[in-house]
Amino acid sequence: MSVSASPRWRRRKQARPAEIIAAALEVFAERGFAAARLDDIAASAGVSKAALYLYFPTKEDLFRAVVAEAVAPNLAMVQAAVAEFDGRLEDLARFLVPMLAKVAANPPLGAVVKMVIGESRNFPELARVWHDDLVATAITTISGLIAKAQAKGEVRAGDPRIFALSLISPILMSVIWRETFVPIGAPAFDLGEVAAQHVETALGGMLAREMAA
Amino acid sequence: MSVSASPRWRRRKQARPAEIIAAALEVFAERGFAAARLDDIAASAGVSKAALYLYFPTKEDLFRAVVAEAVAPNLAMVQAAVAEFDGRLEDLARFLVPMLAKVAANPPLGAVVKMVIGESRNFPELARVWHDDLVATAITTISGLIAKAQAKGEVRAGDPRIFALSLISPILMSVIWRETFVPIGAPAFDLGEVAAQHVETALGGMLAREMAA
DNA sequence: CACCTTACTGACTGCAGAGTTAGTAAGGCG
DNA sequence: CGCCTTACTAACTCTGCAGTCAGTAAGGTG
Repeated sequence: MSVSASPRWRRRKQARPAEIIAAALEVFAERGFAAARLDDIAASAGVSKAALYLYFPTKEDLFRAVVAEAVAPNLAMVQAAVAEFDGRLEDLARFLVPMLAKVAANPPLGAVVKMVIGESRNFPELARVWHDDLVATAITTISGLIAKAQAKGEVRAGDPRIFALSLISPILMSVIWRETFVPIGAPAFDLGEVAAQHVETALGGMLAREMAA
Repeated sequence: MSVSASPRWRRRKQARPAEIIAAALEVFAERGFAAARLDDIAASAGVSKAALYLYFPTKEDLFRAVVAEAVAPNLAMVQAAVAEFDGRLEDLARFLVPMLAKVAANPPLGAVVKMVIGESRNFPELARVWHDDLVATAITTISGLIAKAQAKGEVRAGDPRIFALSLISPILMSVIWRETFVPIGAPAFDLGEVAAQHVETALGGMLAREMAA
């Protein structure tokens, strides 16, 4: 009998962290932080539990890494997209809301949203990162643009922050719906359709009359 | 030294379950199911841990009881409110959305919403109860009314289910926001203001032009 | 006032699962 | 081809907490 063609394991220092984070995301998303087992994460990543500790000092640090990994790419995206848009609000909205829908459509992000909500009391720092770097930035920027549009008479009177909430909530709710109710057999909302129809609904209610007509 | 005036404990079979559920709600809401300790719940309820087992066979059953307790009263409320409204959609909406906001405003419900989202994979049956008895009922009923209003020409063309989502999402998001970001110092959304402003925004985009004018 | 039922407690058991450690082999380097 | 570094594993320890059980006293009943 010759020695097996595939050794029991290989040294792959570069690839490990990403693989572990991906496996951890799955398990954390399914079970939540406390109920997730490191043995399961390790098995799913194809390494031993002890190997996790070569890359992440504790379970909490692994969890933090998972969330950070999910924030980073979207942070850049949101900021770039909204940063300095100078056209009419309705053009921005018709571009931005479907874009948000597209970003939100990839499942990892939805799973992380669910985790951040569920673990916000156990990991306030994560809720803070999520809030400060993503959500508050988005809300503030959008409501700033709305305020500017109000000054130009494009948009009706009203709290810009609430208008911003009206604009993006259905997208987020669709994602939460998918994470919560679709697994038990409820029909999903199509994010693209929600975005397309809802922008028009929201704009119809936000834009000043003469422009809406 | 006389015997202490207050005995170490009293027999209060009737009052216990409700007290335990209230204490459990607090602890579960703060920690999530897995991280919640029965010792903490017991202490908060003013009984020993063993006493919990006189009323609830397992930790899971206690959790189920907490969620069920929160669903029951609202179930009746939602159904009664929407069941057979026959006026114009905008009248219903101006009545319904603020009512939902008022219901959602009492903190226990928000905490339970967060728990149902966070534990939906660990307790699919709870997600199912929540979905079937409350959320799906509400969405179906509302979108039914919207479809009827479309037939009468009150409301523009579009998927009634998505219109329903557009109508109620900001209320739910405000609640989730309160549970997630307010504890870390973010400013809250005032549910009443959100409801008042958002109904008009949503109606403005939903109602057919001649009626909106 | 004596007795009995039972609501309740304190001190325990068992185990799952986070974190550790001593050892094994992959694979680069001379 | 032999040696050394180190990525990786198997098998352990130990703690925290769900669930148990023998005993205690509240308080109703005759």
